[in-house]
Amino acid sequence: MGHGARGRSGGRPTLEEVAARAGVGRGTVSRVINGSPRVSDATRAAVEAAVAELGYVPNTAARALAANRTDAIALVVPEPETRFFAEPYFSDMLKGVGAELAETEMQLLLIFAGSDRERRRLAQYLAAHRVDGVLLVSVHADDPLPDLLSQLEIPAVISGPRSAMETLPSVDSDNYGGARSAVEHLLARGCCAVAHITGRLDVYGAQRRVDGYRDALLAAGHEVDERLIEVGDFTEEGGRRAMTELLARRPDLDAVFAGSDVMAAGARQVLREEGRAIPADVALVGYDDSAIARHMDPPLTSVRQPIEEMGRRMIDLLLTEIADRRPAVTRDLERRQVVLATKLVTRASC
Amino acid sequence: MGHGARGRSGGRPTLEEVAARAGVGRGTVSRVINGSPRVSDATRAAVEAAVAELGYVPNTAARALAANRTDAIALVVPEPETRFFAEPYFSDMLKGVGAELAETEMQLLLIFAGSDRERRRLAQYLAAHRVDGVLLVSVHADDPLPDLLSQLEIPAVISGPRSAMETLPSVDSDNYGGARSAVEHLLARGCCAVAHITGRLDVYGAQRRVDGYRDALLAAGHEVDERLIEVGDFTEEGGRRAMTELLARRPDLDAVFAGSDVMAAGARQVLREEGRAIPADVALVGYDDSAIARHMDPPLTSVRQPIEEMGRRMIDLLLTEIADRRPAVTRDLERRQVVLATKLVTRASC
DNA sequence: ATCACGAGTGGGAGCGCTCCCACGGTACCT
DNA sequence: AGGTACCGTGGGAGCGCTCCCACTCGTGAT
Repeated sequence: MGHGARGRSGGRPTLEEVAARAGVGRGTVSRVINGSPRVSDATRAAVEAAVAELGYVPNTAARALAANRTDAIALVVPEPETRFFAEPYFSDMLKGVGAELAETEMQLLLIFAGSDRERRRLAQYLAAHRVDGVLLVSVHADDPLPDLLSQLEIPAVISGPRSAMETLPSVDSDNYGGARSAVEHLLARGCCAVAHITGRLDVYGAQRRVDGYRDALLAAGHEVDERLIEVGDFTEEGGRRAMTELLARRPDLDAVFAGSDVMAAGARQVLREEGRAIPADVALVGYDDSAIARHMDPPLTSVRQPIEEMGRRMIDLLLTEIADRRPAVTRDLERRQVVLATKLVTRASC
Repeated sequence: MGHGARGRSGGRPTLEEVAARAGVGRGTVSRVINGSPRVSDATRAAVEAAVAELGYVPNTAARALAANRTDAIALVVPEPETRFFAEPYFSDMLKGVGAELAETEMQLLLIFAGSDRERRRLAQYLAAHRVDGVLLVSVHADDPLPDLLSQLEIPAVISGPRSAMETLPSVDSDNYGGARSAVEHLLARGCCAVAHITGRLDVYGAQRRVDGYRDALLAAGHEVDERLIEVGDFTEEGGRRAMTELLARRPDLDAVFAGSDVMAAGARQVLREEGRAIPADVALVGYDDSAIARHMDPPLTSVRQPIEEMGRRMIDLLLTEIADRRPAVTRDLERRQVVLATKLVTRASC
């Protein structure tokens, strides 16, 4: 509209009107609305009364324009929507994020960037600075998104660092420790030939799980037999393939630590076909503690990540990041990398 | 910021800068950006070049403020997030909505309003007119949301009308026809005592399914035995309870039409416990054609709704609604109720 | 030649807010 | 008494855009 057009008086009340009603200036009302401490109690009460009477609700667009912020953050999922809904990982994450955000005035946007088209749209979106910050989940090592973000100077937090020298603030679960505890558990139960099916090694977390596997063996005085390690790709089919391979190389293995529950499911199929009983002949441990683990036959021991908590911590980090950015503070480049503990959930599979 | 603060020149280019660069006025650039036809080809080309060179991206907040619109619409889900993820209904709907919206500049917001707290937040959100329109899914008959929406004069479309005289524009699948085709199919296969487990009867669609059930029987020359109808509540437990009840009343029944796949699953359990073979002794048909139907043993014949298409049509209606609202047209109160055909997917259960 | 008209254009005003400067007042020093 | 230090407050300026009015040209009818 612009221009005094829009049927005057029919519209929503403005700051100015509230100010007039409360008998104060615009600035004062603004201060009350934004919770500034520099307002006397009496004035604050008067303004609050006027706000209530008029049913005043701030105009977000005007605020965004004047203050140069949007009060919105985006959760960017570089996957097709299908995967998003299929994996409980995302819904748990979303729950944590939502819970933490409920405390604030911030609005959460869910953005899928699975297809090229969606990615172009996202780039446009970010270029328009339509969000104050971005949460990045499940990003591959070679994804250009993080760079785009820092180029545009948009605060971002990543879940699962891309490497040991991740430049973005990040939240991760302790992949190393989780893997290590899984293997230690197997060793404690008397297994002595523990195999490992890894995840895709271009995923940093999968590498760390391999490290944990190795160190657990070494710490227990075993040596690491490379024939007991087979690279998988996080899929069921990959789990089957790896398991077949491992059995061929070391038929005497008595335990398998799979880098994900899905791969464990694949491994289980092969073991069953080969007539190996679980856990009697071969003990099995997975990773993620997903629904699959609970419903497998036998129920699968698995490493649980505190995903909801991860979501919460990501928001914490991001809000700090956004707040700090305002008065151009030189950011301390140190520890904005959060690592949360995992927990081994033991079930019948070992 | 306000005030010339923000380190000049570091910022993003504005309309004014594009205008200067192209050697035209602000108004002209605005016209080009918004695709107005009242611009000469030469001028348009010049402006587009300037936009490209400067990497100009419109400032959404400024536009929203001046034009009094947000270019965003909300998909409101009055359910806890958990249900949202659990049911493929929502993800299919989202897919359709997203696809249709990809054609436009509109932004989609996903808003959950399961808890009271979330609902209050939503009310606030709507009062602030932060969206141009709202998509309402799975709304109960007594939900105050639709009224709030029309009171605030926010365009809205509802999926699944609340009653036969729904006032909001709506998109629905043909519950009556779907139910009727299911029952007709059973009758055609020779069943003669077809029972029906209904959904919650405060859901209009569930009522329509009962109507379809009745009419199919009548049309085929059967009479309707009320003992063959038992009210369920869309849950598995409800399906079990209803099935038990039905078997007690009419042990001779030879077919069951369940108002949802989940209830069919419950019914199947009871039938199995009672030693009735499916489909030999009792034929079973569900509704929704969800994943459950495909994975049931035996696979369940079910009525499929074109959910993705429904999502698309909802967006169509909503966009029309929003566009029409601008020049205060007196809306024709007639047919803005879309009903889409269902399809019976036959499997081994009958 | 004169007038009327529409197509194309420039730019003022205004959307509702935040930020900041300036101001009067009170309290506390010297 | 004068100075200094705040505190609480009012209001100007400006954020980047859209809308509309006014203006300049052609062009065709008179």
